[in-house]
Amino acid sequence: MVFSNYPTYFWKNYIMQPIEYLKHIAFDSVIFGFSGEKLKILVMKYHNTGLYALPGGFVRLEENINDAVRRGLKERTGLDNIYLEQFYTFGDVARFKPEVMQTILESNHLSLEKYHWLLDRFISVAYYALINYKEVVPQPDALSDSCDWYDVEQLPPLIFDHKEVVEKALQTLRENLEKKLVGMNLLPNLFTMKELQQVYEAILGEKLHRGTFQRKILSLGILNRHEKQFLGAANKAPFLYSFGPILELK
Amino acid sequence: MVFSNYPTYFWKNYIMQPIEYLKHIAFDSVIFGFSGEKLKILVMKYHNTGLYALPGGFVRLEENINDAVRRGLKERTGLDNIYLEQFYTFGDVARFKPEVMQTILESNHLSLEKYHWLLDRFISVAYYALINYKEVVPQPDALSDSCDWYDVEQLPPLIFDHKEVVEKALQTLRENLEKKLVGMNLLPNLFTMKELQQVYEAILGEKLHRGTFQRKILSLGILNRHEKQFLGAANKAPFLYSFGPILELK
DNA sequence: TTTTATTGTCTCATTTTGCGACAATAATAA
DNA sequence: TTATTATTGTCGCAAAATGAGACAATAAAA
Repeated sequence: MVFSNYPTYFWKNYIMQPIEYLKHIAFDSVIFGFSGEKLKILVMKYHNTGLYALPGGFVRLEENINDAVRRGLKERTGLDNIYLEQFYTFGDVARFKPEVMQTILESNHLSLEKYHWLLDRFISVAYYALINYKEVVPQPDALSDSCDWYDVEQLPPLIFDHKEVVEKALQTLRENLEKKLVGMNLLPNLFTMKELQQVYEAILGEKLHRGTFQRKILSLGILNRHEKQFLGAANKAPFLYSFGPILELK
Repeated sequence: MVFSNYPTYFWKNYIMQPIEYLKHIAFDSVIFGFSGEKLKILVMKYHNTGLYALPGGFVRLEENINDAVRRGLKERTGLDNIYLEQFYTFGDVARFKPEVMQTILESNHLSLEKYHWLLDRFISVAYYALINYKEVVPQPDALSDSCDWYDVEQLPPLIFDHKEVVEKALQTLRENLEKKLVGMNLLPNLFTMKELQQVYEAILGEKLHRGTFQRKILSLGILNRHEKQFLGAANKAPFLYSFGPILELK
């Protein structure tokens, strides 16, 4: 979990605003992108600690949790209207390690007394998001050096139970892939059949037969076929597709 | 949401134990049973109010949420080792209606001041459970007149967003039915193929072809076939089955 | 003994899936 | 200009899965 940098006034005036967020409740988001045939997620690195964590935050007193997560995504990615799905709430006592949070606070020269509420137990409502890798320049928050893409197969060690959170996100994404046809949220507006197949292969972790994949996807009737473009490869040019009702691009 | 009747000392000594539960966090459980070819759930009715709600409760300060839910299930059903699955966390601000909670408190002659924390916003982590209808005598809690089975198609009006909670539980159960072969948790140890098919039909809300269903289920290789028993019907006696590795019953 | 309702299983037609083949084609090499 | 090469779109066929009816077996009731 990572602190929101939005209400900075709160960090300075805790005493004046003792209950700006709901206590004991956090959210974490597993933000998936796709690049170079690999599935990636955004991971933040805290100042001076070598600690890595999922992007996340807290819920304001009069804010829907879904809105809090969208607020966090906007801060990290700059995007609105992201495909987002809640997949699990992690509520074990043991998931929270106060000594880790203490390290983070101390590394940022924040008073343990003022921020004592952060050392209490938290439950975390976890979401995954699917975004177009190319549209995003990840933004770190006030406590972090970086917010960067990592291959899901090669993650750095993550704090708390965040490794488990990522695994459950991946598992849910796999289960929802066929059911909700969610793959196209990871691609630009226009994409080739091969790119779409690569997304599916990256998520499922297995190779798919080209002809069968194409037949299955096209039979769903949710892709619009556009004019071919010559993409500079030494072969027949593929069609480009877009997702959903016909979308005119000029 | 319904109060746990377990730590009654707390209700009497709130001032002494001001933070017995995590604030703002509740759980609700949709407890499914199967009887008379219908899918049913447990619903509680509050004293003197005509208000109906799902069984639920709060999480103790050092208690895993999953354990809190199991504690609640034990209180309502007397059963341990129940099949249980978390399916969503409801976190909208608007879901909580303080005036409803106030009505419930007043009807039980509980001080609004002492129990003011119950009038604050709550998020709810929701679970569904599958149990064998015949094994259970539902138990109301301290604030309720009854805890009874209701046909999912004919529920009384429920407080808060509990109607939506039930619908999402049903939707998740349907999605998990084929994936997790969960149907048999609703039946006794020994059951006939017809009973199992009726469970599937009740959950999916549609009729299934008898031969196809039987072939599919048997091909999974997870049922043990036992000796036929003469069940008193005017026809060929069906086999009895049990679920899982071979279980000897005498 | 006959009738009736339900069960277990089978067959057959239809649909879906897995997998290879082949012509089309865009850049590159000759 | 022409041949080569890699990839694409599509087709065909075999195998597997599915939907739906048919029929003998059988336990109780008529």
